[in-house]
Amino acid sequence: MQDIRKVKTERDIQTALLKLLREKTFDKITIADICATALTGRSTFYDHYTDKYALLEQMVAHYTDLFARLMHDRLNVLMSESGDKALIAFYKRLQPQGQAILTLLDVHEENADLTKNIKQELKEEWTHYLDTSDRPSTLPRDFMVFLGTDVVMSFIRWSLTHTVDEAIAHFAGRFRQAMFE
Amino acid sequence: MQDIRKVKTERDIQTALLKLLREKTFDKITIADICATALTGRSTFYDHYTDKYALLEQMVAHYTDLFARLMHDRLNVLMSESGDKALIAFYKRLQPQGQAILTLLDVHEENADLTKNIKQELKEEWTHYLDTSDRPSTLPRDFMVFLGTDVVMSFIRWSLTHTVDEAIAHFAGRFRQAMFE
DNA sequence: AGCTATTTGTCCGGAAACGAACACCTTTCT
DNA sequence: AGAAAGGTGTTCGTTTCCGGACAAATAGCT
Repeated sequence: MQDIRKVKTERDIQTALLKLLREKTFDKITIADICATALTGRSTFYDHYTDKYALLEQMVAHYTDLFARLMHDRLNVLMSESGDKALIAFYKRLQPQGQAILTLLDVHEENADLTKNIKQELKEEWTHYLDTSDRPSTLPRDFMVFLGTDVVMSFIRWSLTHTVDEAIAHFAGRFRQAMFE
Repeated sequence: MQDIRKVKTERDIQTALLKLLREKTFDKITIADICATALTGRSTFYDHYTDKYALLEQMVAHYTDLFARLMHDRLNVLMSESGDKALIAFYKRLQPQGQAILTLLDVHEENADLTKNIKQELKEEWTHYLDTSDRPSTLPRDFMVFLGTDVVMSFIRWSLTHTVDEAIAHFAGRFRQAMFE
């Protein structure tokens, strides 16, 4: 059995960092800042993380993993012809973490770049999808991968700041189809 | 110097109770419930409060006191002829605590009844105001006290669930004037 | 460049929170 | 009514977190 305090302090520290990231940039944030808003002692921070970069890296890794798992779970459905509802379901799953993801998407550090990570996941997925698809396109494959990931990225950002309705989901489906015509 | 943990734990426990009060009634809430949502050990609860009633009583007492102080601070301005802006300022001060106050207004326990407490404060204030006012009314004083407190109570609830704009504040002023005609 | 203030990372003794176990009481089921 | 389940309140040994102090590194100032 594991002590709740560990869970709680890490949650508090992570929440604190996210809050601070909405106020200032990562490099302007000090450990003392984090601990003050997390209501934890500064020495406690070092009991859990080696430095603020390690903290950020762990968080970005966590959300990268979350996104990847969520995407792979539903991928077959998402890429199908009638994937409108699946797309909505996908965003529903992302929604609760939405605020955290959105703030982290704007942070770009050496080993902690959620945008970069998600794009990488999307790129691999598009590549694999195009390679196995039985619907060839006249456009260069690399171009379609490039465009596809950026468009999906755009959809994600929009969906998390606003909400996904039927119309948006339907348009996403239409767009995917349009890429093969 | 005092340990942050005390502050933090009590904050977490109180926030947890408020959250639970939005889901179920006070009597259905167990200590274990509170500790589970507060992420604290059950024994820790008893380090701070003798039982859940003591917790609620302390919280109600706190918000009663907050309201009373806020009211007395601005009373002279609030009761003046041009108190529209003062009224808005008053609600601005109440706003941050709004969610907590609103949930506690619906809880009615023996020694923990925020609605009752605030009404008492308002009653005393109206009584004192009417006794010292140089503008006599033909209506019975007790009736005016009764009506006045209920109307203010209504304004408070409405303002905290919605927002106070110029129109509402102005209407409140008009109403106060109407009571003397 | 030199001086000061701030931040970082580490250490430690003491305080607070922890889980687990306990007896006791109330509620629910049968 | 009697058994089972769940909530209360208390205790205690252990773990985690805390504040404070520290040297070293970094940033900001003049």
